[in-house]
Amino acid sequence: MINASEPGGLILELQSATHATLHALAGRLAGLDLNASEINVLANLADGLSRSIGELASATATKPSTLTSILDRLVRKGHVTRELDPADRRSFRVSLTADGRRAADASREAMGDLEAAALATIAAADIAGFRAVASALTELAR
Amino acid sequence: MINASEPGGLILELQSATHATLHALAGRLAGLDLNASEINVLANLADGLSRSIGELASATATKPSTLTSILDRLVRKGHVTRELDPADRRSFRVSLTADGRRAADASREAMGDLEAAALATIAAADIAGFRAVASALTELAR
DNA sequence: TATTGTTATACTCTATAACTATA
DNA sequence: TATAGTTATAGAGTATAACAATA
Repeated sequence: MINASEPGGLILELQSATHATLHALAGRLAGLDLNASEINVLANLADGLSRSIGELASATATKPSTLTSILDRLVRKGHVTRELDPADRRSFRVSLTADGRRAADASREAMGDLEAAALATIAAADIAGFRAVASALTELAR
Repeated sequence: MINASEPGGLILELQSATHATLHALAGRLAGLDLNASEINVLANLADGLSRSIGELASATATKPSTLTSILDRLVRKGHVTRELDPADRRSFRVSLTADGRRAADASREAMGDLEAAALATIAAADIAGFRAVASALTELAR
């Protein structure tokens, strides 16, 4: 058991929580044939807006070179399209297909269910605190 | 930018924070020639107690088969020892060497510094809230 | 028979650098 | 010349199953 009060304990707890949620998510979405990276990309596209590779890379904290293969698979599975941006023909716009929209909605829903289950007994103020700390940690590496 | 209020947003924010802190940590510990997994194992051993492979696996949320190669490297680098447990000769006790103790302390210190920097402007109540939510998410997948 | 950990295999992520096409 | 993204390459994490040794 991690003692989060010790120096560094908060970060260890953060990593444990991420591992646990990724694992739980993969289980709940097993029927969709999606891995964690694919789920992450789809969830980021779930608002229906298109994104460039660079935008997706910073949203998912991956490199463009990593996204290449993830997007190749998502295109092959019919979940997203990758189309040349007419306004800047060096870059692409990545968008959900109708199928991808369903998978993205299912991903967000599974994440939402997981959150609801985990947060059932947690006070709203604590959730706000979680967001404040997670944001602060995220901003660090920018 | 992630909207953590939407369903699933909290989990996306959690993943971003983990990526960001791992990246920042790797940078601060670049001189130690340790990667994220190795740091995680050392930080878990930082209390000076020995652990079996199975205990380490659940503490770090990795599989024993993944730990094999991580521990091989840590042994080769002289940071840990892996000795047969006399009480149960199927299993090992993993312990820090003197060198490993220094690396583990440096890892926890770097994590502590990172936390201190990120949390400088965060209220204690918010930090408590973060811990409550992270614990709840971690417990989910157990 | 069940459990601990290693080994083998196949797939994926990660980082970096070289490269192409476009700006 | 600089930027967006792909390709190539090498090292590492992941899951699973088969395996040896021990319980």
